[in-house]
Amino acid sequence: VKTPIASSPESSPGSRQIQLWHFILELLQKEEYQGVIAWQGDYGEFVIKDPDEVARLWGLRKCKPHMNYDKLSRALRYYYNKRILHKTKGKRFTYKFNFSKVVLVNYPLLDMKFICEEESRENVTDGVK
DNA sequence: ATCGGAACTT
DNA sequence: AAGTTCCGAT
Repeated sequence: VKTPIASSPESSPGSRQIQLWHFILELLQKEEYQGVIAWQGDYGEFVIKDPDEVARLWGLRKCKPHMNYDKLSRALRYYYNKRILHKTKGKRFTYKFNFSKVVLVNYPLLDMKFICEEESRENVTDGVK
């Protein structure tokens, strides 16, 4: 029996493309970026101190050289309905993670990693099986 | 600055 | 599905 462990880089369900909120948490986790983005205020709340730089770094990661905060923030806004993030109104460049919807798990690469709870709105017709 | 529709990409 | 690009409205 063949064990399909070997090659599963970007296409397999387990290891897909980097999500923006993963990337945000990645920066948040590193102290060297505290001048750029950092936790601030309530639990799960963070402020983007240098929007242009965060956008530049995100663009680097996704190979999107024309990335800017206008576009990045649009992506963040899509998280509102997904209940991953929401805006802290009144506070400039400040957002807050919805940890009610975001589950904490251990992860080998990071101290902590957050995975999104499966929405499971998917119709499991299972044409494959 | 922030929001969200719309068309488009992967 | 998860953004990216563009943009008019607030």
